[in-house]
Amino acid sequence: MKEKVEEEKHLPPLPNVEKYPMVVTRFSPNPDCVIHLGSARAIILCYEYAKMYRGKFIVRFEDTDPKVKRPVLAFYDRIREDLAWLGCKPDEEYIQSDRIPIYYEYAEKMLADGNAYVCTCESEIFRKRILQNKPCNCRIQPPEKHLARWQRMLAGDFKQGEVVVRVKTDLNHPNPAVRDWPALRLIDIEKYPHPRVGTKYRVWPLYNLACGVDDHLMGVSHIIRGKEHLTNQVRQEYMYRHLGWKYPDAIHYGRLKITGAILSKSKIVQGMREGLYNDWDDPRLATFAALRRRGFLPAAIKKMIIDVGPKTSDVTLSWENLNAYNRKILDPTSDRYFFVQEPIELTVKDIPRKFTVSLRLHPEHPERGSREYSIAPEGEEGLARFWVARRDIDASKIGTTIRLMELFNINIRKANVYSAEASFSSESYEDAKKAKAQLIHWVPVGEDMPCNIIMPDATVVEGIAEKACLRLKPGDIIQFERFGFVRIDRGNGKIVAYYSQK
RNA sequence: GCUCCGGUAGUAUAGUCCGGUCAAGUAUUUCGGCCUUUCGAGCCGAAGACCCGGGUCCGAAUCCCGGCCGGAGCACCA
Repeated sequence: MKEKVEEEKHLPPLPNVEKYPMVVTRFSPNPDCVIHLGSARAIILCYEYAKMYRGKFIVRFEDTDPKVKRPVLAFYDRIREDLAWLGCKPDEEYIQSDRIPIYYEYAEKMLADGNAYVCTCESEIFRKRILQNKPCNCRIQPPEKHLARWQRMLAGDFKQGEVVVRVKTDLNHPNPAVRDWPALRLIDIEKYPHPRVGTKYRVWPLYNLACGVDDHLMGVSHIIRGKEHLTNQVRQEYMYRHLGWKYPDAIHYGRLKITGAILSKSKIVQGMREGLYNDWDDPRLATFAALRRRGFLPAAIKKMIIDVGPKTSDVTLSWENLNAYNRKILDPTSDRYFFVQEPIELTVKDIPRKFTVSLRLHPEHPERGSREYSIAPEGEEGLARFWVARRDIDASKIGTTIRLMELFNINIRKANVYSAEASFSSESYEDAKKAKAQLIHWVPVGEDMPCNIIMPDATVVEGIAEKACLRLKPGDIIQFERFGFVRIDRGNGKIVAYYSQK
């Protein structure tokens, strides 16, 4: 017997693992929005590498901007939920707004050592000087003066925008963006209170200080983040030198996009504000919440991200790609049911006797069970009525034979937009095969229940599902035969489902 | 403009460091066929790629140079 072992793709090894006592990675979201597929690379790579080396995976909320990228309380939990759903449970969690004194401590040390300074220059003036590779007037002052300014900064003697603490770098660095970068700034805390700590701090660290200090203090061995942070590494390396630290190994992967989906937090937030989307899990969004609601499984996302790997080039995935990963998992595990979209009533006459059929819930797995329907013809004409999809019975099909799956074959007699008539032709599947009859699905009138399906573009497909769907619960993922995979969103007499994929 | 990355089929990826075994592998996609009481799955087959131009070399997807294209950064954002 031949065995086909599918090869699992593995992540390439992490560099310099032996240099560290333990592999430690971190995912550091700003809780200013829900997270989406664009973050999947960071999360999954960090988590998987930590697991691969029996290390530690940290989540760190980077909420140090109460003004421009204001954190929102609700998103801390939403992000935790998404991580849990993805199966990437962190070993440790930190919130930067709880750690402000720590950042102050290192800022002060750099100030005292003459490695940082409190700059009161207007940004325009500073810019001009720095572009000429010249120090500003503040930079050349002695540490004592800066320490004094620092105290005044903390005490509130300055206003927002008047001062900034800068870390000294090389004024001749070829990239002007690296020269003497800002480390802490002042926030008008009355106007922009922090959602977690309120007005407790008026001096807030910027990304490179907070992130740089934390990565060292938390023992992060491998920084895995987007390549937009490439220059931040260069900046932070100066600070690490000032503090006598060794910079971790860093991997900067490229941007991940998926065709058609908006993966920009600001656009998502804007769309939400404008009422463009119904919620954070609107099917048009590629947020994890939306993917979850649509029936995409974490395992599929995980596998896709691992296959993509940590390359530095950008990738634009297509939905077909995600669908393929998802379908591989869904197909063997999803029960099958009938759903008739745009139903019309089909009356079949000349049915010779009562038929009882048993329909398997999964064609390849009879052990999953089945559901039964009885078709008992009524009256002299032997009538029975069914719901069938309009597109299966259109005017062009008059005269042809089609088969009601697992039931019997019929001839189409009449058809209009509201209803159709047909007559019993024969029972056997062989006949249908011989006639090359189209196989269509059906729901007996009276054995039906309403069912709406929310499509990926947020439009709604109305239809009728078979009564057996009564047993379905929210969260179940099934396949409506000849329609596609859907995730049940609401049950209870009337089904609302989200379309997942073909 | 400046600084820095990257460019293998429609999409994604392997190979690139250490040139030959790559007339380029895999998944998906598309198209045939088989099978199947789903337009799903499965099986078989086919289609489809090394950005361009030079150079080095017996030999280049792989090394070098130039160009083109794409991306990122150049915030008192993260």
